[in-house]
Amino acid sequence: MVQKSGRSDPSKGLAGGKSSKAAAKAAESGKAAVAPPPGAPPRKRGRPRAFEPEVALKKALAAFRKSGFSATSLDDLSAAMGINRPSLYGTFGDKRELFLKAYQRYRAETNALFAPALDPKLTLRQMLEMVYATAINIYLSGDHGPSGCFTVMTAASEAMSDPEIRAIVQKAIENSDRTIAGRFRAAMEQGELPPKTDCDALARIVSASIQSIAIRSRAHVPRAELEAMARSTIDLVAGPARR
Amino acid sequence: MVQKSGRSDPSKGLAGGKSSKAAAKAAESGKAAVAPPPGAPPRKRGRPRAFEPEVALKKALAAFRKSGFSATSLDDLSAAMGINRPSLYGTFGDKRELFLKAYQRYRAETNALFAPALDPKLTLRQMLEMVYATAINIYLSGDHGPSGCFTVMTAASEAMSDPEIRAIVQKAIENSDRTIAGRFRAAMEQGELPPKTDCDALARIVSASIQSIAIRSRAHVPRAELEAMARSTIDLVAGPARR
DNA sequence: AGATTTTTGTACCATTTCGAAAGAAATTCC
DNA sequence: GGAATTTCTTTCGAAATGGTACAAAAATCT
Repeated sequence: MVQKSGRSDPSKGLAGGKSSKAAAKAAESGKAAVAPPPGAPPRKRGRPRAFEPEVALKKALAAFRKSGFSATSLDDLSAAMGINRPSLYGTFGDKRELFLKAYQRYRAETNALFAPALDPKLTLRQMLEMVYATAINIYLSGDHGPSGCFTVMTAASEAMSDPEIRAIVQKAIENSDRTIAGRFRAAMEQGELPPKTDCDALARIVSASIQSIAIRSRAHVPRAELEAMARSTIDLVAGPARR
Repeated sequence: MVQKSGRSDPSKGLAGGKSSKAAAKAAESGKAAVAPPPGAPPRKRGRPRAFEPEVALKKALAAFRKSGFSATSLDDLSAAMGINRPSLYGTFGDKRELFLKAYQRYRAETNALFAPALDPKLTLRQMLEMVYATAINIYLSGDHGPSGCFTVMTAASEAMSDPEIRAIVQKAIENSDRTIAGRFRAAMEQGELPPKTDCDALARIVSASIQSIAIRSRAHVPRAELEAMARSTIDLVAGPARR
């Protein structure tokens, strides 16, 4: 007999009252709640959104990452994102669409985080060290324990039944392999590696070890062990450390 | 207005009639439906089971493997196992217990499949070849597409929220690392590897590549690529093939 | 100010899901 | 053959789930 009306959360009332005030203040005090882009405030016609889609999507991503697609209910999502179901549906579509959008956001976000490590001016070893450090930071992040890699853990689970998700997972894995292999080839051409090195094979090893780190992080393997694994893999594929 | 009574499946009637006949026949014709163990038929007192718990558990394992814990409903399980919910509940407990039992069965089953590869009489290279071949066969098996590794894909997803499952996943990963490392050390002591090889590091690489193969199999990476990945990893950790 | 448009908040619906109760069926023990 | 026991089948029910309808609210345009 637990009625839905039994919510004792006062935030809705506050939010309703605050949103109008916040928007009004935004125009004068400059502290916008919706963060209008620096130069272009062509506001739309109707009632303004009470949330920023970007941060809501970020919350959704965290929720999906925590429990996976099926175990994350729309109630969970709506609570985590701080918006109610109709708004969610209106902005992001149904649950699956939201999942896809969250996944795309994850890919863009992580690609951006890995970008500095792929600077061609770095040595192979420096690049690998940065890649592993970035990966470990991503996989160990999360307010509710290490959340692993979305591609490897969350999306790959759905890849079985959803061809579209599967295609994205394929692309993500392939992209990882290809990017790292390219970096290995560059290193080989610059004499950092012996001339006939099998760069594709080494790249797959690096990819695999990163995936394994994602899995292990989810099993709560301590950070030090993950870092040790990264170091030993680097030594194996890039030659032992010079001293 | 779809009533539950609308099942047009006649199997229940047949099953009911058949089970009595089958059991009766079993006693005389020797073709038992319940497969009494070779030497010990101390049948229990009440109505006999109409299913073999072992094969039902196998079906449950396949169902969980296909869709994961949350996305597999008790209806799915009951349909896949061929037994109805109350029997399922009475035999295996609730959904989570069934999941744990299925996972334990998976571990036992795969351990048995890997056992021949770990024969100490094999060379390191032979052992690795057998291990990868076994893994690929396991991960690509499944009536509904490649199902990957239960530990890596299915259980690791639940590991986030369920400490007991997490502990099993930890143990599974650690066991894999340790077993392979032991085999590497033996090879090193017998001169198959240079004296100061970092066996733990190599073992983790092998573990990681196997996990990556599981992930890739689920993304429908073709078998040939998985095998190529196995070969190149073997060459890397056990030295290139002798000819 | 009033019309228009977009979003929000509440309530609701149909279905699914997990779990359990109750009686029928099948077997062994006496 | 009858009592006891175990399992099977049917059915139910409470809660959760994904999704939606509808009116109030908050903004812009005229």
